[in-house]
Amino acid sequence: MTKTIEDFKKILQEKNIRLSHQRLKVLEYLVQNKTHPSVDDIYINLQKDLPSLSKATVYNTLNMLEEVGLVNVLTIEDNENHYEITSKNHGHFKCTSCKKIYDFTLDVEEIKSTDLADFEIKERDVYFRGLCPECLDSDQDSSDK
Amino acid sequence: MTKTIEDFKKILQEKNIRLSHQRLKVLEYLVQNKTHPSVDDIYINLQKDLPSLSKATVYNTLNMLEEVGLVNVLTIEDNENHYEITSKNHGHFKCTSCKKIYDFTLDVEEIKSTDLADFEIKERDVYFRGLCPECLDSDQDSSDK
DNA sequence: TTCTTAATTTATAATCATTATAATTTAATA
DNA sequence: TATTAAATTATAATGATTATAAATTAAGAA
Repeated sequence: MTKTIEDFKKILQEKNIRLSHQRLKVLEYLVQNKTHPSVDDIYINLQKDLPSLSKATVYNTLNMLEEVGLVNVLTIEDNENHYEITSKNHGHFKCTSCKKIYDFTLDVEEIKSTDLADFEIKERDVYFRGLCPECLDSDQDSSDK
Repeated sequence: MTKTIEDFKKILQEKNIRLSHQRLKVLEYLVQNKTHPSVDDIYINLQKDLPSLSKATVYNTLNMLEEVGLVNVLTIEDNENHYEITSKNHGHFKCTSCKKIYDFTLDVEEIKSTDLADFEIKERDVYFRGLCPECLDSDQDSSDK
């Protein structure tokens, strides 16, 4: 079910998109880090292996991967985009305290509204915000004092 | 059900928030324009009546109104925030062709996931993207030629 | 394997939304 | 009407993202 780097290579080759080292590294980072990283997260981490990496390349790569549908952009924050490998049936929860973004199981295809009968829906994002269990716990701690 | 400017005045006064001319104009604009305007939309339109208006005031006002819960921020676009008077039970659809944002009826409180049992959910946004009926029609037209 | 070339990467500047700062103005109360 | 803390304004600063142009490289051809 989950795609490997080899699967992604095939898909890009079929679309005549060059398999540059940088592109594969960005893809690999997203495959291995299911943390919805920002451009900066990806850039800073990949720089360890690729000191010459440019932030513009990270942007270019992510934009290209989004256009071909392999990557999904999260606009759950108002100042910075976050990225993930495209995958179905989940929503996103952002903890307003620790800023972490969590996936949660949800059949987004099941969300219907008669108002949209004549619309063509191509993307569905469900964004929840609030406090995650960890932050709820530490709130508890501090109120105990 | 729908709040008037007078209702908003009362709410702000109870919170000891000053009823400046600029703040009331921004609120009035949002009440009268259910178009999910951006800061620029609001700024450009209010300038006609308030030539001295500063964009920083529009930002300050919207941030304050969001903090007290009267206004909701939409991060459906990745480059620019959009604003609306807080109201329940609807999702948002953004047409990727004409860029218009539509409301659609949806009971967002009914969206559940067992994964979130231990989370405290404070905000729920449902963002769909695709083509609106008008843009689907004009696609039709152009393919007829 | 080497050569060729268009595509990609890089460094950098530019752009645009948003926030910060400090001086000026004003709402609300005495 | 006077007082004053809060709000507004003009402007600069910040930070994410995109544009530009020169240098590098992937991939196929020789």
